[in-house]
Amino acid sequence: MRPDDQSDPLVAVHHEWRLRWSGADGMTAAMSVSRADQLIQARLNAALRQFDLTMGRYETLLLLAISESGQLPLGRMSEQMMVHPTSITNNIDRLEAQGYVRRIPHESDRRTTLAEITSSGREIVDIASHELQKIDFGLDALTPKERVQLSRILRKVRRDGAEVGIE
Amino acid sequence: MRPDDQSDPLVAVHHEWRLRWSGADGMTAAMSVSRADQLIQARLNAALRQFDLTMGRYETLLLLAISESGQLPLGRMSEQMMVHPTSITNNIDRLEAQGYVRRIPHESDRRTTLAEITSSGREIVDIASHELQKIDFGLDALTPKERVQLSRILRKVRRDGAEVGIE
DNA sequence: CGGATCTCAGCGAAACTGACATAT
DNA sequence: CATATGTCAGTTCCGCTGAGATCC
Repeated sequence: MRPDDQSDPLVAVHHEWRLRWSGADGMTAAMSVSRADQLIQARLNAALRQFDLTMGRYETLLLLAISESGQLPLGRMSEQMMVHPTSITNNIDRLEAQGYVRRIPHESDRRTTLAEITSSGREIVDIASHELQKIDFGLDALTPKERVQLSRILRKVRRDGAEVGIE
Repeated sequence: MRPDDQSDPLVAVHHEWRLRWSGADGMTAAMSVSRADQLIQARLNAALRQFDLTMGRYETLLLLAISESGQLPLGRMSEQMMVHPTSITNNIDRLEAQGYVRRIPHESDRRTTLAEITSSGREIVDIASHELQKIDFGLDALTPKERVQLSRILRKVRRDGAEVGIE
């Protein structure tokens, strides 16, 4: 037994699970993702708080900043971020109130609304991105190789979810 | 370029990020965890809905089920699950209303409350655990080896977070 | 007409804060 | 006294549902 098995509650749960049910590796993996996300999000949101941004709003802004024209239909943003359309509406509402984004009508399709990033939006994305990079995206515990491995594995989960739909 | 690079929005963001800032691997890893957690949680919660359980309440119940005596102080549960004390209070409230848990006073320390799992609580944990195992904990896209790798990597994040505090 | 696109109101879940009661 | 434990009220954020307006 590794020295820190007792001090890691999830490892303890893993052991007890194996005594009762099967699929312990899946259980531990799923709960590991949950715990890790919780920790990482807490750090990222703490770093973004100084800009009055949440991770969701930052991502929304980032997507616009790296798009070619600086503007995207809300529906496309919803798809790309894999979040519910109303979440985008809400994010854009807030970002618009902060002056980081403008809503503009689509030229040909009058159903769709475009979100366009403003110059102050671009500024804040740049500053916030450096800030997130400075705290290493909450992943300073991982080596460069581990970060790539992690992304590689989770990409399969992501792709699987995209195919099947979020269900 | 891999054939599905265009169809994976996060990979596209990764490329664009690298043109502007550094630390792209960290960014992608952090966002991968976020997306994966979202997908996995959606599946797990969908599987648990038939029992009127959420993943949080299931975990709370699981912790009691695998404990030696079937009872734990709420504070200890909060620590082990790395969640806020009020979340445990809330979880136990619901579980108590469902008849899966009882609150009982601590013998010596009259400040602390113990949560004790009931027999119907044990039943539901067993049924729900089989159900979660049946859907492979939302990780059917991963090989057995990848599940272990994933847990190994994320354990470092978890341990790092426990040492530093959630911040 | 059927479907797409967005908005709105409202709900449940989860995390947090601040305040409080109680006990050590 | 300071500290620990749990509860409560209220906030924010996120995700979703159901409804509706508008338009293709």
